[in-house]
Amino acid sequence: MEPKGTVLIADDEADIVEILSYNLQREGYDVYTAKDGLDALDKAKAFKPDLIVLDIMMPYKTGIEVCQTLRRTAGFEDTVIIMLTALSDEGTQIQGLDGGADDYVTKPVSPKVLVSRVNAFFRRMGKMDEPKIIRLGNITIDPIQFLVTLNEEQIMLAKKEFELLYLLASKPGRVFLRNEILSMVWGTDVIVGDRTIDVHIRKIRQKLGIDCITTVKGVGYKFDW
Amino acid sequence: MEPKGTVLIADDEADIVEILSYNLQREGYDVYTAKDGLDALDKAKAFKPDLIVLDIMMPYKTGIEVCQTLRRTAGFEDTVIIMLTALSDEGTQIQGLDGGADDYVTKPVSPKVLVSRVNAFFRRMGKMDEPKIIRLGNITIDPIQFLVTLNEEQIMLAKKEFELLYLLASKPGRVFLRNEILSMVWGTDVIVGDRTIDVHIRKIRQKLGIDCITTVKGVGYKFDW
DNA sequence: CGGGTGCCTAAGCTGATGCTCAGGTTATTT
DNA sequence: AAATAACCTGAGCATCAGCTTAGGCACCCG
Repeated sequence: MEPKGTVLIADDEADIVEILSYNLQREGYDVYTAKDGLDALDKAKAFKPDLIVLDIMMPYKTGIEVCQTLRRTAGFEDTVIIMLTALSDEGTQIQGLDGGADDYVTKPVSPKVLVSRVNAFFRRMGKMDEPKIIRLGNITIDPIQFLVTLNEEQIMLAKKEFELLYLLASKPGRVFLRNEILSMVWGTDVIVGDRTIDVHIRKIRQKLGIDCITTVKGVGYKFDW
Repeated sequence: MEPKGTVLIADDEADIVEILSYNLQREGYDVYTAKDGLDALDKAKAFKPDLIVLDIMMPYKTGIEVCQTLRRTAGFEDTVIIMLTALSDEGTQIQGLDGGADDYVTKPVSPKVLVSRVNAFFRRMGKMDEPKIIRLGNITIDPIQFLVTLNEEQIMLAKKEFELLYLLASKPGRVFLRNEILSMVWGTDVIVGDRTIDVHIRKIRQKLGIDCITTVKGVGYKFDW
């Protein structure tokens, strides 16, 4: 199944994270987890999730603080944020929504409820992320015409190269793990070595002539602008 | 249900886009959305919709500007444009119609009204849509006379060749996948090999004498100008 | 009945493409 | 600074996708 979207779960209670993570993964989402407020911020910036589940009570930074910080960060204007509140405390809920959260769920959390809320948001976002022309600075990536344009000049990319570039550029700044890249570009069934990715990255780099793909050693690659 | 046509909705208010999009999709239209003026231009060029719903007040470019730009763009002479005006401001309406809009609807928009207007235009276009003369540079493709003209010179194409060329030229620049071509030219029931497409492409190329069809390896073909 | 035309397939050819490997380079760790 | 891990590079090679040619079948028309 194609991944439906990327979700980040941030909570300091490991068993809650685990159970939610498990259920969301079963629904077909790409799930990342964070165990405190600072971790959540890091992971959010690294993976650019479409949706974030934030517990309010977390070490170092509360969910509300994380939420407010993110809303002031470029690239997170459209990220959906769902708050988890330990008590059905009205005041806290309001505070959460004021801070820019899109929804809140009270603990104890039923996995079913959380999953259905998440599904609802993705449904609402709908087909928004279908074949979309990506425009970043002087680069244009057009999956309909299968064309990459750099400074008005057309650049021919091979199929795999194009798919790889499109994936990275679809979430600029987000780090894609090597096995994420493998499963999204090559599919889960095909088995190719890790070096294969390097080689394709290199071809893209030399064809584009500019260095817009950054290597994150030990992790993966990201499109940087 | 066969898609009745392609519609693009451009408005910066997400909930309006959503509600209109939902209603039009239920009617059987292929719906794409854009969230500002520039986005609308991109999407219009990418998807070549039959009809565009344009809000006037949008970031970057107003609906009126988008409309005027499109009217000056090759391939959008016949695209129906419906304007959304926030106020029933007479002046704005006139300005919109002068800019080349075909109709206007005042906000707040009733989905029912909008849908019926859209339906009306598609009904009016009716069969207009199919036999339409395509003119691209010095090539003319006339599905009524079944005739291709290149630099005033008539070129005889066989039936399949003509249909194939007509399909590609109907959305110049867009890549058609091999199975798209198969299903649209040959139909879903007939099973013919992949090589058949190559051979027909080749005949078209040599009959036309110019290279207007580009091969996208591993993907398909596109008409390029 | 032949000859012409359109459509499809088979099969060899070719260049592009995708993959792997081995050695070199860079970054990180200790 | 040495050791280690991770990545880059260049070369080589097998495969693939598309191009091309040739030929067969079906249909139409004289």
